[in-house]
Amino acid sequence: MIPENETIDFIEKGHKEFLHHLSIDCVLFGYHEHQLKVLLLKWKESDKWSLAGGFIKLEENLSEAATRILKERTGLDEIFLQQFQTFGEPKRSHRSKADIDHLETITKGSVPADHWLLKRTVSIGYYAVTEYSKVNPHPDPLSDKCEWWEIDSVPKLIFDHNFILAEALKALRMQIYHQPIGYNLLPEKFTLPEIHDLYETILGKELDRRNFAKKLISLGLIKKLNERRSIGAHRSPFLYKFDKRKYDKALKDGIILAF
Amino acid sequence: MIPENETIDFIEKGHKEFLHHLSIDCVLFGYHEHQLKVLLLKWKESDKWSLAGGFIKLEENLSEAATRILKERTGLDEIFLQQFQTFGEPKRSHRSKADIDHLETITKGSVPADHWLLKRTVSIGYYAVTEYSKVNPHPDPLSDKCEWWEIDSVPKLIFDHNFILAEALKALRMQIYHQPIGYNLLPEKFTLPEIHDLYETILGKELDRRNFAKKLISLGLIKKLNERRSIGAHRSPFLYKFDKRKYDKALKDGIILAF
DNA sequence: GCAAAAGTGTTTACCATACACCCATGG
DNA sequence: CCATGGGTGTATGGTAAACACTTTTGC
Repeated sequence: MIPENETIDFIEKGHKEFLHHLSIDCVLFGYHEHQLKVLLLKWKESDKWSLAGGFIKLEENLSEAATRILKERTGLDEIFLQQFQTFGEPKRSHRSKADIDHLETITKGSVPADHWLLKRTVSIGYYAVTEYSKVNPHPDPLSDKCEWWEIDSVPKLIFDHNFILAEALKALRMQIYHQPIGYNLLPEKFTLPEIHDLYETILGKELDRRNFAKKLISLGLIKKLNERRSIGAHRSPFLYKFDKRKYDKALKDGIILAF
Repeated sequence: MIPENETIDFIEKGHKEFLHHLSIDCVLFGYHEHQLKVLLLKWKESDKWSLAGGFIKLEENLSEAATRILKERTGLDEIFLQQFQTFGEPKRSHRSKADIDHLETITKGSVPADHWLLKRTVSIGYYAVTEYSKVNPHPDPLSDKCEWWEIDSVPKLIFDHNFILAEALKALRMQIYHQPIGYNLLPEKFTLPEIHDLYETILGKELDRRNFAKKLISLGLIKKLNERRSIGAHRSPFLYKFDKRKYDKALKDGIILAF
């Protein structure tokens, strides 16, 4: 829980610390057991949910800002963030009377119409994917909950955040066709069923096990080890690991993965 | 030529009309006779060149702003603009002493350090492609020239504009693999050699004529007409036109064009 | 021995690629 | 008739896609 005075400080003094008119929204996807989730925050004393967002410090890089925002929410700082689109409809961040009342309740004071949090805001969208059990969600100063939601049952979000989420998912799925994914998302040694499940979950569709494995192996992205994982009452699958060299090259140069 | 007082108005009063800290840079590619060009502006009383840029009005959409900026430079308003990346290094728009002197020369007055044009600026990048003979280049208030440059001989540009240009070209070439291009770039009826040349020029490489035509036809993107164009001393090529239905569907859903 | 999951190989069909010769036109 | 550019078809190879049976493991 964030201390009350930190919240008030943020509302009252943030205008000196952050760039006006600009924000960053991070769509953090969490992968876990064949489910794709997204990290959402609930506003204090309101039942509105939002993406993990924040502002850019006066002398801060965009990607640094996005990294900092996600770190504040999750504790993680080794996340592969991807800028995907900037959202700037003049009305996108329009605040209702209820939102202003809400801020006034928190600060126990009056909030002027030209308050920095009420200005038109252009938001730069970033997305990232993480193994969600690694994350320790922390609310931000304006929120009292920070939780994972299943991608298919996300509620109505504030502003245009449902749209931003949809665009992020589109961008992520598009990216998967040109760059590998999985490093930092899977354990160092993983099984074919594990990486197969990861791809199926992100793409939201079934992929033929045999063809899938054949492709990753023939591209040289993963290498079979001489070890197996014991998974209880079933045949023990072999372990694989990424060929970091080829993986990084594929990240940089792009590949064609026609799943 | 822009009247002198318009320039001074822009410098002195722009802060009331535009969002601070934000700008738009447009990379306008011009296609003409197997050459790819880009529209650049030269700053007044300086030999620095830049991309076509501008600011966002207080109540204006991002894409409207980009369209307006390009229209001001080119007279065109039916351009297919594509947002591709947002650039926000804190130092990217750093102004040198010479730049400040330059503004002071134009306004014939002193420019305070916190002047709106000197603030840190995050720039939203858009690119577009046009047939360059349709364009009537007009300088902006800070520039005295607006000209096409060949993509391979672009000079050193201000700020990070060379980088923005390189990223725009990468994004354009990537997009060509997923979306068709040519509508509004070619005449309504065009020949196979014409569209073939367009693709070769944009991609910067040779494409087999026969395979190229086969692909566009088999995807149904273009349809052969029962007319030919007379091109002088050679065999008259057939005319084709886009199947707008399929073209738009391909724009929307994406296709795979592995050239 | 049975249920559940993992491992593996072959065939097919399509498509990308490479490649060369003939035709039309105006001068 | 010649120079220039346009039009067209085929053969090949690679690979994505479809598909099913066997093996392992713990209970």
